[in-house]
Amino acid sequence: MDVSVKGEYALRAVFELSRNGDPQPVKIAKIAESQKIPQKFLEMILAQLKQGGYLGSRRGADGGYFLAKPPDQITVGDILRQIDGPFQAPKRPFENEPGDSPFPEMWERVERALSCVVDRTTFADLVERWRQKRAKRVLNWQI
Amino acid sequence: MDVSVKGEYALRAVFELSRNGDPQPVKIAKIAESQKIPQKFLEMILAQLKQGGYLGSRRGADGGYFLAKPPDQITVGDILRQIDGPFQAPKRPFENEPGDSPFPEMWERVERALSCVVDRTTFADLVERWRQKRAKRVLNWQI
DNA sequence: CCTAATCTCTAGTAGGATAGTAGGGATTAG
DNA sequence: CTAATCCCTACTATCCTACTAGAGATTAGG
Repeated sequence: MDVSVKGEYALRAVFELSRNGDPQPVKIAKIAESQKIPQKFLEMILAQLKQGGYLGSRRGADGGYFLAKPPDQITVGDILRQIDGPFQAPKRPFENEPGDSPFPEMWERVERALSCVVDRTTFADLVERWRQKRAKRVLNWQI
Repeated sequence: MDVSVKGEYALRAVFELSRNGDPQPVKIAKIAESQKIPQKFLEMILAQLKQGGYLGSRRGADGGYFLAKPPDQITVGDILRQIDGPFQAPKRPFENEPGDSPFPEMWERVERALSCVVDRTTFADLVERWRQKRAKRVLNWQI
């Protein structure tokens, strides 16, 4: 699947915003620090996510970024596509195939399989799983 | 998923060898021409597939490449991994995660979903489907 | 043995993408 | 008014991809 570092940063940023759940804007600097992302790089990523309609922002003192939708309406696939573009599409020097190649059909299957995971996993799901895993850890810790 | 052109060439080359089914070696030049692959590039690819144990070769006059296993024992995943490396593994600057990140688990799901397609699709399957599609076309042609 | 046809091996390379950095301008809370 | 923040444009080093070049090793057939 080979997702870019930029894509992964984007996921982590949105996760961070989904996790705290505040309607309060969160500063870039804070996201950058808590997720270990170079701040200037993160600025570009967040801007891109905003113009995709996933985030909103406020400038000035006490400004920051916030989710533009509830986290159960943003999927991992949304974010990855917004940042890295469509999963397959560009550069196919093979569209001049004889028309009876078995590969296009297979690539469709691959894409469907991928979609079943990334387009069905919302950030609400991720936060949920994260909380459960955390609760478990704490439990083991007490024993 | 984003497979490289090199990977796609490899798939097409192995498909070509699976299709004719000859135990006779096929010349690089012929594969290159019938699949529209730059010959010198294809040479590197085939060598790589050979050293992965998927192809065999014979040099000299009347030499060429041939399958080292029956086509129902070579999968699309085998070839892609041999050419492009593992699907996810390299460069993860994030292994220093807090240990309670929800992403590693999700990437595993993605990989499993991907595997369900590429590791279960053999070149025998591809040839089969190709033949069926072809038969259909001929039928329509006659009507 | 000789020769022509092939595979094999080592280098190199142009162009684009990735992962950033730099510096200032626009906006807003207090 | 000022300090804190987001916003915007440009730049860059490094790596990767998709090749190309050229010569060496091996084999079939005569």
